[in-house]
Amino acid sequence: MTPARNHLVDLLPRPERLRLLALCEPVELVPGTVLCEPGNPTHDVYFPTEGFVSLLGLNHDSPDLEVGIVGREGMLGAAVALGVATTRLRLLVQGAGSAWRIGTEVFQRELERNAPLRVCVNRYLYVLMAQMTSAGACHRFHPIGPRMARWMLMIHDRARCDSFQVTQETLAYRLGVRRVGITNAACVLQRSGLIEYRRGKMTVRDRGGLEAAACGCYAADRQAYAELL
Amino acid sequence: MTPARNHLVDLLPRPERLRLLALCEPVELVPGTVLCEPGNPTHDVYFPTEGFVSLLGLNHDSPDLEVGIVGREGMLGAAVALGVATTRLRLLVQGAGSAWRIGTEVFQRELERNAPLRVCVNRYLYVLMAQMTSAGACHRFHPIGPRMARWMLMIHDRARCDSFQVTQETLAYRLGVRRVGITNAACVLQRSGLIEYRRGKMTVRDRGGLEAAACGCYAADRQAYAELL
DNA sequence: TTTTTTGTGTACGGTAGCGCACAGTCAAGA
DNA sequence: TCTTGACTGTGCGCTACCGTACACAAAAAA
Repeated sequence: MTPARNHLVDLLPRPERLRLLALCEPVELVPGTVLCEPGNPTHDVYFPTEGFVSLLGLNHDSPDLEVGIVGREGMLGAAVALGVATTRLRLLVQGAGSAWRIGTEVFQRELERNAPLRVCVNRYLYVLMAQMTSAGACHRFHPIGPRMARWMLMIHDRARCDSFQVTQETLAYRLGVRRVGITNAACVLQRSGLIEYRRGKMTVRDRGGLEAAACGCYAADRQAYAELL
Repeated sequence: MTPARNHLVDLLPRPERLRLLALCEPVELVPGTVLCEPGNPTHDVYFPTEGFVSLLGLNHDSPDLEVGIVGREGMLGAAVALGVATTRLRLLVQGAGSAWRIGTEVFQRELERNAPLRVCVNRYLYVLMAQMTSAGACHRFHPIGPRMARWMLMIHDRARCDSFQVTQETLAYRLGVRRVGITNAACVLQRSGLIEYRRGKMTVRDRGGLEAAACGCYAADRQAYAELL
């Protein structure tokens, strides 16, 4: 297995990369851990190297909704680069893994000195914004099936194998639908041989088929990322 | 009538404000004009002083959806501050008015020298992100009535009087619903005495009542803005 | 004035997803 | 081994919204 790395960090030229990593410490990402609660100050910035974290938009008069997923292709706490040290999202570790952690103030100071890092973080912020807008329309208009396919693909990209732990219940929460809606969609996907699942473990069987089943938002997100990073 | 001004620009200290405005030229915002098409390079950045502009997220497999509204409280082309000179949104002038315009490259150079401007733009970017996430959940979960009330309030904030031109048809487009859905919601709001409308002209009659009828997203957006700017 | 265009009100069947309730099934721990 | 808890499948009535179609009224144009 190749060593765990973060794509954003890898984009930096070697000296800047080493400087940044010297300021970081490795941490474990344990599923179920909340890295940050909405309204609280952001203490740390994370560059995941493995596993993935859900960005949950909380709302008093509607169910919580997943507005983004971050894995080794991105970072947590990008808003710090905008000079805002609080967040409106709950950061919930969803898939086990590891990350580089760096304190907010240290990161901000480094950001001032490290121009390539600035470019990188800014572009990632832009990609994140693009993802959020497309997710908005996606949740509004697309049926559960394609949205579930999209979600599976996003996790598959970030996980390092074809299987991952997730129950229909939690998936329903993320997509803002009933568990029953997921059960139905999952049945269809399984019968078509695209996925397989069994008591909390889902496996991607036919990635190409899943891509065809997913709504266009998946491809759009990939493209936005590819164009900029 | 007080002279038309832009709130972001007003936040700058006097010398920086004057420096920025010296680089800008005043332009008219004519309803129906498209300031930018998705995918195209951003030629100019705008600071509206009057009127308002819709940010439309286009999507090949779903109707277009309004993901934000910008008036004199904000700016168009904030992504330029992230070093990205293209946009994924259509910018459509919706309410007549005026704006300060500045070329993208000039703006970028000024941004490097003008620290208060940088702070301002970054914070606005953050507010915009917060708005987009809340809009996502809003479109997904909230019924048409409260969403329409929210929309009316957002326009009311940005317009300088209680009336504005908008047909049920275009409003339906913005909210991503049928025109009939708007007709029904509008009937209810009118019967309750909150608004009045007649062939393309809508008037806010009871702002407090509208605020009560709107979903929580409106208050949340206001709060995010107030906290940061 | 008459005609045309534009905006609004109403009706009707169709459907995706909702809330709720309950049954079946696998897995882990006692 | 048996029990318990977690996970998945199914059924049923309900509601909000959809697509479509058409009638009517006000404003604008002829």
